[in-house]
Amino acid sequence: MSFTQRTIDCGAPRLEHVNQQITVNGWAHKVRDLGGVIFIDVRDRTGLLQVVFPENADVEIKSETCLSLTGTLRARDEKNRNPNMSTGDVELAVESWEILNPASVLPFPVSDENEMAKVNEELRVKHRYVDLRRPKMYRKLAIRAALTSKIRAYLDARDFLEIETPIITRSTPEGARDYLVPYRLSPGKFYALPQSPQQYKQLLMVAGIERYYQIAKCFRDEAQRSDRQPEFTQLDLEMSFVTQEDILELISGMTMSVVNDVIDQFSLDKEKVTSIARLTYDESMRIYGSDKPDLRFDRQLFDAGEIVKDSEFGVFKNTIAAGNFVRGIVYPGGAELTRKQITELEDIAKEYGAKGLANFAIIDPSDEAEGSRLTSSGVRVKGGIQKFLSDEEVDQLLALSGAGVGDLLLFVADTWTVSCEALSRLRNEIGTRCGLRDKSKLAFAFVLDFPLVDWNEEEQRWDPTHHPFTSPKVEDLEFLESDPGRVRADCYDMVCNGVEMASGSIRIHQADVQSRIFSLIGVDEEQQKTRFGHILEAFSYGAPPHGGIAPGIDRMVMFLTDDENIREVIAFPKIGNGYDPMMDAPAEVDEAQWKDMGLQPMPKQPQA
RNA sequence: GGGGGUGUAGCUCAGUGGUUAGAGCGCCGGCCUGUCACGCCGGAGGUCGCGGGUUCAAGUCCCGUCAUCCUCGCCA
Repeated sequence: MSFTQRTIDCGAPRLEHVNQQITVNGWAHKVRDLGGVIFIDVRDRTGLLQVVFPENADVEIKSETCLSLTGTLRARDEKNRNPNMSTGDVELAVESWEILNPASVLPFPVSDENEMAKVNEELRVKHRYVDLRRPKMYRKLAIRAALTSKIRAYLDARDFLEIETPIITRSTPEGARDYLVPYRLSPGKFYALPQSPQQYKQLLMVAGIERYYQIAKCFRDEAQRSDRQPEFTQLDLEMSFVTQEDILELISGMTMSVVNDVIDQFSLDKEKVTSIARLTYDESMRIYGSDKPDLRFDRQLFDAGEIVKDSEFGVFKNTIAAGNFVRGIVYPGGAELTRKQITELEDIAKEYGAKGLANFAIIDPSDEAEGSRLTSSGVRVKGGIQKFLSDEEVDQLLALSGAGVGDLLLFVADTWTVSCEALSRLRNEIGTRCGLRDKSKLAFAFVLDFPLVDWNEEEQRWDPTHHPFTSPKVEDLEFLESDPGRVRADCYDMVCNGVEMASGSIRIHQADVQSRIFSLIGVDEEQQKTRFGHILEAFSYGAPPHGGIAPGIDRMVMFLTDDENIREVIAFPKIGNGYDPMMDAPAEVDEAQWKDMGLQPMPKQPQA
């Protein structure tokens, strides 16, 4: 079947096209039938155009019907122009039309953005092909496509090779649970889908590629979150003969270039990124309590240990005596908070392991409120723990924290880790409640010098912070056996607005260092051979020094589209526990198929 | 695996244990020649997620279960 093809896009016609004979193809966005005259807003991916049918025309067109319309473009009368449409000065006087395919009644109101914002997400994903017709969704996909296109152009111009690596490969001992693919020819054997192309990219460096990248799908069978999908996309990148500095400079230049280009191209309401801050892991934990601080606002933590180590307040004194920490943060304007609101903050702190949330407020000296007192230096403190603090302690805490009249000081007395986690969450909460985040800002930062290993309390062993091939800092190598927790790695994250965007490291290329790391993390020689034999052998044939990084593409798009849900920037996402309601996947397969694979589905065992 | 929210018409949502479960939008029918959230009149449409229970009576209360969203754990 042939049809009349478009001569112009729906979004294009202007007054200058008036009197031209044109044909548009698209969908009936809105139908307005006034009886004698029928208007339809016809939509294609470029925009909307109002078309008018001839008087008393016999038309039966429902929303989202696919159409081809031919006629003469004419100017609208002055009073009939629609300033809200880019094509609002003109309209198409239809002379002939074809219904290319009528649409059934729709599962949700596609043409009404206000309603669509509330529609159940499962339904949208189930009928994604309709959901994606919305201009808003098209724009997200376009922003994503522009981003990856610009990334490719940037890297291609710098002599990188884009190389594909296998999707069915072998299970390697990495962090997350693998998706497995049964191997038909040898029952009991499985391929695994890659959690990332980590080993392949290092092997490409051994192969002398020197500069590799790939916009790569990664697969991890782990619990879902609003910013995680079972399959997601990374810009995977690796370089040889480089230092950490080379990689940071490349990725910094690339990020600013491509992000700023996209901001321009789509006229996004975002400030250009002109620099990427750098701070060490230790600094980040000290100042913000997090390795992914939201630098859109500057509120910092303070360490009150020195001031309160001999305090009358037993909790503080005992915490310091036990070698732990008393740290805090100022809630600007928090003196006004009700008891209930403070309890909410305390609940957040408790959720992250704090035993409580000590606090006191600073109010106007002349306000003789109940539960307040005036210190000798003329500061009026109120509520919480004020009665346990000496005048001198109050003065010092104010000087240290920078708190003033109207503010609330919050303290967590606990281990370093708990104080970091609780206070960084409170910092984010303060940012939200006080409206401290500037929506137009993209606050990128590199966090450097991560520790090489973490102590795993549960398993009673050292685990790699990044992965087992991450290079320790040369100057810390001497502590590898004596004080592993002190060893820093050539390992770096890029964060943006409080979210981890990319993670990378310089890799180990010397066999002796690699073997010391394996000993440290409890991988014996037998395991080295069976689990890492292929890559260790590869490294024995003259592996170059190399390193890389892997920014998350989905998350980068989320920042540009202002989405908080990763599904919004993926054409066909999964919901729930990895379910795809559109394809109804995963699904059962024929008995013949699993028998062919040498598999036998087992009934779900009741949990003991 | 844990915690919290949600589940009622195609969609978004109301709905004191008590008559025949409602509204807006959408849909169907009629009217309508300048609309652009078109308007007016009429109509159809319900496994109140599912399964038990309490009660004279359950959308409403209780127990269980499923789905989904958020979240903690998890995600080197």
